[in-house]
Amino acid sequence: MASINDSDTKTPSLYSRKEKSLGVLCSNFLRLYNREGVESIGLDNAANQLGVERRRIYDIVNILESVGVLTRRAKNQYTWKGFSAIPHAVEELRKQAFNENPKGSQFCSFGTVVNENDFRGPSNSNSSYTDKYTKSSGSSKSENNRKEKSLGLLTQNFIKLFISSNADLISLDTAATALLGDVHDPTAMRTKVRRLYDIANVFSSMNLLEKTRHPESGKPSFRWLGPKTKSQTLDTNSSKRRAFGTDITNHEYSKRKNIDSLSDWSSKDVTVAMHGNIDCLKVEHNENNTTQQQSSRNSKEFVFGPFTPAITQRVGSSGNKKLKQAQDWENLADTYRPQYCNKALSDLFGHYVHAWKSWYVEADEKKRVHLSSEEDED
DNA sequence: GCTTCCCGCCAATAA
DNA sequence: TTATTGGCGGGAAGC
Repeated sequence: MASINDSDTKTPSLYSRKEKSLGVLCSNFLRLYNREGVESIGLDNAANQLGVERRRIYDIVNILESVGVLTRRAKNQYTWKGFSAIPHAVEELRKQAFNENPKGSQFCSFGTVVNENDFRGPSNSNSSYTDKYTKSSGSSKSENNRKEKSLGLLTQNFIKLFISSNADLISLDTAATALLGDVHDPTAMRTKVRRLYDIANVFSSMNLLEKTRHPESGKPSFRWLGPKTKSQTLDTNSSKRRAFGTDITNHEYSKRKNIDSLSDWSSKDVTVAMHGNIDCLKVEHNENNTTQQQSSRNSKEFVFGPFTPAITQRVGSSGNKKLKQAQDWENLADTYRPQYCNKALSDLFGHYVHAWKSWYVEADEKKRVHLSSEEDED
């Protein structure tokens, strides 16, 4: 805490807890790695690029690893799998949850039912998180104990609570109680809730969880937005989905999170998502920002919003170059995006990044329409 | 006053 | 032995 105090002494007004949250860090982490061409992730590199201590990176990667987004390859090295791995990981968790609790009661105490020996990760035995939580031969008691309490395992058990119970909303207290099982220690309870907050923040930034209030008790609770069953996908087509610029139930919470989170799935996963079963918030975002442009979208003359991108002024042979250049600028902006201390500035910047991406996609579409019409004329 | 959760200590584990 | 990993809880920001 010395660093905080030091910085507080120097610039007391600049420190903002919100800007350092795990959720924001996760968003930045995903922005950094959730893109075309990324296969390997170095923890040192991640920490340096994101300007945080390694310890925080461990939190992020452990949670992401537990849902298959990445896997540990070696010391300091992780392999990026992407969001397309989430449905499979969740399906495996659902199977495990079913095996452990076939009756599907309200809450199964996964924390106690599932220990290091009976927990089985996704059937893909190559996955490191499977190994991580199943290798027990030669393990000491303390090692087992440590694994049982790992953030990754806790994350998986937390997910199981959502996908195996009938409850739509679960408070962290309820989850902690369920995961602790027979343990009724207030200290353990507080620690468990702290960790669940960590997980919930990361998942919220990934739009896998939504924070809201229980309609009856008014207690802060969480709703699972990710895939629940085999046939279900990352459900952002439902009414629960979040749209850029729209209010949501937990608006206070969302104001500080999800500003930029998954809404810039501008990577290979978006490509997968567009044709596969993972939602593409980019598409959703476009829908919301271009409703008023729909009528002109189908015509030859495309009408843009108040900030027409320069690249759309001429579309043709030189257009390709400019589009590519614009894309490079976008990548640069992503990589070297300024970290505003001022929340309003940060939000505003996030807004323009979204707007820019939206218009870029539309420009690309216009180009394609234009080219196809030219081909038709030929 | 309560909720939320950042931060870094330090023990366990891996190399 | 050294480096990496990550559980843990104090305590402060935020509400």
